[in-house]
Amino acid sequence: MNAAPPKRRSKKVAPPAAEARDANASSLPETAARGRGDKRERILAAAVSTFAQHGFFSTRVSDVAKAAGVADGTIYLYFTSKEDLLLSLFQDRLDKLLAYMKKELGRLPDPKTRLRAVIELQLGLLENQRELAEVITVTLRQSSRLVKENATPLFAAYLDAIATVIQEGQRDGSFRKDVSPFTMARAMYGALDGIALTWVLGKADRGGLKRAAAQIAGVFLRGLEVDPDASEEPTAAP
Amino acid sequence: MNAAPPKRRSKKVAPPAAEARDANASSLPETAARGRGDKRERILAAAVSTFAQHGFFSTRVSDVAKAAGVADGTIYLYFTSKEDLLLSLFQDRLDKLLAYMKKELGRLPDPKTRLRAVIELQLGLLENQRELAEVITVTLRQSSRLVKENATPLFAAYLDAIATVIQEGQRDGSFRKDVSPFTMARAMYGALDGIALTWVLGKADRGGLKRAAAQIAGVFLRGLEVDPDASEEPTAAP
DNA sequence: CGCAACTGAATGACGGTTCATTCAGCCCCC
DNA sequence: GGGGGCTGAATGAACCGTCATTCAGTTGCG
Repeated sequence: MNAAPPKRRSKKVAPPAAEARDANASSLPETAARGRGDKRERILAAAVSTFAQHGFFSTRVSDVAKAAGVADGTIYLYFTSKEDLLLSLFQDRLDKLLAYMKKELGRLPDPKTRLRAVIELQLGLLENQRELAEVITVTLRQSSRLVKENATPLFAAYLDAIATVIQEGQRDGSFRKDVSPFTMARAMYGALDGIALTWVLGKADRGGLKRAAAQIAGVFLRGLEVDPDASEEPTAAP
Repeated sequence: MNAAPPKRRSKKVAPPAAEARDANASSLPETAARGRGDKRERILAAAVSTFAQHGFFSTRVSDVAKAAGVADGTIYLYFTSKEDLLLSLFQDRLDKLLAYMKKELGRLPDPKTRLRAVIELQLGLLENQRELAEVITVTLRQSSRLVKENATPLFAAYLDAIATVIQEGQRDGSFRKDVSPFTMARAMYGALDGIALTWVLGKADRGGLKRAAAQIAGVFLRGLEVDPDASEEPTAAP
């Protein structure tokens, strides 16, 4: 056990105040205060990139510091530990992603269109924020129990957003009703993630990724269609 | 460069001779050599379990040693390093899995049946050898470049086996031809893996997993059906 | 000045790897 | 057949490099 006294997880964009009592929760300075305040953000940005490149464990705190252009110690002014850095990264980015996603989906009234949008969004995530995507999936799988526990709900929220799209499609008759929206959401995420994994591992150019996503969307959408004539799903009946 | 230092070269049956794992990936030593020779296997077994439970980095070599019931140093008689242990694990298990899979699939002449079998096999892998499955995906995502490079081909072989099933289905007209077998193979793997991820992360009982897999099989199989009326390539038209 | 932000060398723990030592089995000569 | 000597697998405590984290100091703004 590495004696890691469960301190409070730092939050906010609070100015250097180590512990980060998330006391004054009044406003979100956002990207404001460039002059000084962008230090936290710089560190986070450096962290996504470095973690994605080398993995959490192989990344030295000093690597992140260097990439962010700050001193090692500075990181500890904003985050209580390396683990906290990862967790904060997670929280920060997923919050933003989710907000964006919900806003975007709100504009599309048709479930099928939305599902395609989800796939494209996910594709965009993989392409443009591949680093974040990598950190997310990797982290969820192998980091400490603490991280896993804190990160899971955030990730789940993302999946739920996808599930909601499917659920609505089922309600209005766009999609077959004999599958669980949550299951399908996870499967879709996994499928796209699987493609990305191969992409990350080796060859596969961007074009390939895009084409792959289109094919997957095609298969999923057809697979989800309501089948008017077919009897019922052979959903395995033990 | 921590290339395996050319240690001694004792041939023997399989007695300790550190030696980096090398290619003799043909014969299946089986569970033979019981008396003494099961030490390597004991270590490997302990490693899967321990790595899966704590992840590669958080696992101490001494943990594996303890789980295997051997001394720390003994591990270095069979493997050149912790990393080599992981790699050997990979090779050993994937070889066996692949062999088994090919044999099983050979018995089923119908592509659709085979595809279902693949899903079930994968499901079985996740259920009964979840530890192995966890190690595989986690490893592929975050370990060192060295491991990644060596492990990737093995994993690719597994995916290719799946792809072959789809490909054959396309040839004999069971599946639509406008999707890449490889892409679909990866997507299928990913989908099932995504389900497993959720399962690992939290709730979801076994029954749930089985049901989920059945639903996914249903959606994929329908999604892959040849669409008699549909034109040809709805696969995104640039 | 005085305080806050920041720095980066020093610290200490942790854990992979090594290697001197043990000892069970085997060989061979008497 | 027996025991002295040899072999090498197995052991596990110690070694040593590698970081995460700390903190005494520096900087610079008010």
